[in-house]
Amino acid sequence: MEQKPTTIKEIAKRLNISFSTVSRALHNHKNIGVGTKLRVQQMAKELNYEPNQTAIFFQQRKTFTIGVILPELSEAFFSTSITGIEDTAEKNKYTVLLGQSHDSEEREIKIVETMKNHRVDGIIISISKNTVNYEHFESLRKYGIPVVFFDRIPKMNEIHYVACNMISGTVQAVSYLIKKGHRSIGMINGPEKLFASQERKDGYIQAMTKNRLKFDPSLVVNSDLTLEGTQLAMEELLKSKRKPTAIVTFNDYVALDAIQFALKKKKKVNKDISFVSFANLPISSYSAYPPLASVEQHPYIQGQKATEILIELMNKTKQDPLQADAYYKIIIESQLIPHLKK
Amino acid sequence: MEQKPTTIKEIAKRLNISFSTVSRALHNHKNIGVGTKLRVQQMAKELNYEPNQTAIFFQQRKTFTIGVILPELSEAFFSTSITGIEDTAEKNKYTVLLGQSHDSEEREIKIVETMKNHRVDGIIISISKNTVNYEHFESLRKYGIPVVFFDRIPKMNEIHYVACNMISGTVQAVSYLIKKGHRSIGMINGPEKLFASQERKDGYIQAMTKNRLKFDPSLVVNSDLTLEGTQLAMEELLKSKRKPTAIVTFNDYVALDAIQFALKKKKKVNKDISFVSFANLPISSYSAYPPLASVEQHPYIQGQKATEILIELMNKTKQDPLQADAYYKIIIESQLIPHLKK
DNA sequence: CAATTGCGGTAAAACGTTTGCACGTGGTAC
DNA sequence: GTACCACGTGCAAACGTTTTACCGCAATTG
Repeated sequence: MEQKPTTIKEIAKRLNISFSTVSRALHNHKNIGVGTKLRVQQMAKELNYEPNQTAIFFQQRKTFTIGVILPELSEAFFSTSITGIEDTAEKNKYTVLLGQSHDSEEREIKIVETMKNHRVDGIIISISKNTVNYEHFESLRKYGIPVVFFDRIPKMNEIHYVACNMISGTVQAVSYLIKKGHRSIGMINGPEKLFASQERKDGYIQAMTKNRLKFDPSLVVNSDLTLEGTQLAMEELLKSKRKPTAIVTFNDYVALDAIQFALKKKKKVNKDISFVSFANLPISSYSAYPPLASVEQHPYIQGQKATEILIELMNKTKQDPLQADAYYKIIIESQLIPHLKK
Repeated sequence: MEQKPTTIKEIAKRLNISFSTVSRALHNHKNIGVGTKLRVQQMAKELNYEPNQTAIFFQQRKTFTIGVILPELSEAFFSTSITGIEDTAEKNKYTVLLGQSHDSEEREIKIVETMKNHRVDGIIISISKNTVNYEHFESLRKYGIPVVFFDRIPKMNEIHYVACNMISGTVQAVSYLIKKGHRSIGMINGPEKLFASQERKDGYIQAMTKNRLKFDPSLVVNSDLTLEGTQLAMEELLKSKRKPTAIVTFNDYVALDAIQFALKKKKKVNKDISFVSFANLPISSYSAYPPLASVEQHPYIQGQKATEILIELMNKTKQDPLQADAYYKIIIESQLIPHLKK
């Protein structure tokens, strides 16, 4: 009973008109008489006509699909941002092809390859934390596939991106702690090569010097963001001469891991040692000892913006192929959100 | 400098052979001479040839894309299961098109429509909790697009699905509580029309009767799974004559909401009143007052299985269109995981 | 009245690939 | 010497759509 889908030709045959007329009628082309239009549309409905998108994609050299590559959907930040992407894409009749790199460069490369083959019209990426090589991104440029990076952006020059201004967020976070009386403030930062790590460090230094506190490099340690990495970082901080009374962590997951570690070491969390972190995930509100505050990074908005830019780029490449020397660099302000005491 | 991608014809022209020969050579067709093959492949590499997938999709009436529709990626259960789906899809050269229903029937219908238009080869769905109408699924059947449901499955007859056996999981959960000495055990169930709710209720009843306890219907209440719904449900349970000393909740999110509510009502959690729930999310381990135990529903495996079945179905439709009277109904056993005391 | 314009429509090319079929050339078997 | 086969290759159709070019006819314009 596998009925073949109706085609434009079938409609044409039944109505005894040429199939190009049918095509135009369905697109409300002005040169088609009202009567014909009506008859065509009527017949189309009757036969349950649905345009064959694969044929259209092929013909138009366009798939109305955007590829989204991100490290890990189970991180709330990314699952929220993909919702922003999806919503915006949908509004513009685009569809989302998904790929998770699981923070592996190798997988990231493979996914880029697949998406290129699938002829996505554009790509949005938040890069894996282990990506050191950028050739696969360069290759996209060569193929004229527009790319927008978000949140985790590579250190490349001529790219479009949207990200949060982590400097100001970090300044807020550190200042908040200073205002609470802390003088020795530690930081568990992310992998050094991440742009986001650099920003946090800059913000940290700014906040310290602004408040006339000396910047002690030994108080800023790096974690690879795994549980073990964070534990190592904590160990280092706790061993430090200038015992920190507060710690700024790279994100909420790191914060929670660090807090667990502190508890294990018999520290009184938010008394002996306080925490402030990034991401502002709902998870913290359920936690036993949540960080005092967290910097909101607006994942939904980042996703949304990135998609808007990408769509603009995809339209542009068609019209004016040159004049591609303007690069979007959207910075969204982050914001420290204090957590309510229960 | 927007260089057009190389086509098969271009290669043919340069080598002065017909493009069908090129096509065959690239596919290692046996009728092509070794020399030609080599020359073609050499030239292909040189010109950086990449087959135009859209053309192939069109020609083969196949897109190697599977649509995945689920309620909410920010729920850990789903973000884990999509990883299972993606991994399995990738292994089989398929790509994943994503859609979130956000638990809206309307959106679900729209997404199904979009995916149909995109000519996905098959669809995996976990239905929205508000979906009451199944017409959009029926329409997929009409178009011969295979569908596999997982976890949240509709009450339809001739469908393929994979789900967890929640009955046995619930029996384990309730028995666990009984063994701990509880006699008056409440349940906050999900929306009544969900299959998963029905199973939990069945399991609850089974466990009670097996242990020679009377089943009191007033101890089983429904929540729409929102914070408010859960609070209402809790209120009802706490007001009940037979004050429950333990509560089984629909999932970990409900548990956490219920626990917060209990705390607000000055109940001592896990003393006055204990909780056991479903999903076994990492979130619980960070929580102040986690449920005593949680039933693992194996989201990754469910995603994996669903994808495997779908792939099998997609291959089948091509070969033997009839004999479609066998329906996969895969049941994965769930498992109660006690949470460690810290 | 001749020239232009607008309308309603048709014909055909193009997009890149796969694939059934035919063709030619050797060689082998009878 | 004819018939047949295997091999290597080319031709052309097909997939469904959009779009360019064109055609005939009527109405409008100068």
